[in-house]
Amino acid sequence: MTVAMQARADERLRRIGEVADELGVTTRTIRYYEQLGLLGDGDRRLKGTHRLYSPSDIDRLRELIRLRDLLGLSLNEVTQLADAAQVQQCLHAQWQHTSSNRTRARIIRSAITNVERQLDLVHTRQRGLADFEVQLTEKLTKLRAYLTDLDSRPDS
Amino acid sequence: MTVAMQARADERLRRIGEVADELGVTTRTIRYYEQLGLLGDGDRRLKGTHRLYSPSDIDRLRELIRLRDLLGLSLNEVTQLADAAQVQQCLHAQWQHTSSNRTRARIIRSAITNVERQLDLVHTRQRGLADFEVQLTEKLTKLRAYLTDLDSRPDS
DNA sequence: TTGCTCCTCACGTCACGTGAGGTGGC
DNA sequence: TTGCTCCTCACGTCACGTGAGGTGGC
Repeated sequence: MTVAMQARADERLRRIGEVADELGVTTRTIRYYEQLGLLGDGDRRLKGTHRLYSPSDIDRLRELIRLRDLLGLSLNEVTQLADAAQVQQCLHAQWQHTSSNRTRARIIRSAITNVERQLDLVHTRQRGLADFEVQLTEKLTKLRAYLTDLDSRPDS
Repeated sequence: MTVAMQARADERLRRIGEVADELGVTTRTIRYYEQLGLLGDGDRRLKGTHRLYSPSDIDRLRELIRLRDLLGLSLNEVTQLADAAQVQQCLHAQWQHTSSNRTRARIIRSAITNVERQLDLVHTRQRGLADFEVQLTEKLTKLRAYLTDLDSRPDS
């Protein structure tokens, strides 16, 4: 009960500007993703009224933005790799009543495959960055040595 | 002399398609960068003739693409951070006759600043990827545990 | 009531993608 | 000569940026 209270404690719905600031994007980006259908349901909202985001909506958005930013994927690729909204449902509250165990197992298995692919991409990027880091460090060493060499000589 | 020979051995000029393949981009990208003035001199080439790239041209291009790809910079930011062509000149052949020691030292110092900034950005990215990796790994563990739990229950 | 943030078009921009039609080198 | 890759426009696309003009909540 106390845990449930804590969980509820931040279930407050946030407005688009607050969300955008937290995630480091603009409101335009969030609206664009909704337009592409990446955010599930803007359907329930009445046209003209404010968009409101739950913590799980924000988690979802953060995932999309990380896939785009850190892995450099196109929004099309992001769509392929991001968890379907179903997975969130499966892991949260009322999954017991929505489908069979077999169906849930299938959903979870595909989610696992997706996360494994994401991890592969993360590792590939990490190798790329490590290579780049080595090259930059070597370059820095060379430049510093060269500078020392220059300073030790008389002006030309 | 032998070292010089080895260095010369791959001084062969390459065509745009070959370069594009090696760097994992399209020819369009390379032409676009030239158009923006990121590649120094397309001036010497006669209009309509083939573009040719030296190994140091290719190194320069690889740097630009890494800055864009791995660090997610805009081409404008890339321009700010990429080494000026002068730096290559300074480090290579005939720098002795082009400018004073003082001038060369100034150029090298600014190059060092640039590389240090690049390294900072690399480290920031690495932290971001490490965080992402942790989250993905935790998620994977949860999903697998959940799946085991599901499999151990009778079908609903 | 006064700001503030939100809303919906809608045109602009950045970084290329993608043909269209034609020319040069092994 | 035959392919192949290259060339130059130039319009299209993706992922937003950027106002223009207007409405809703503390």
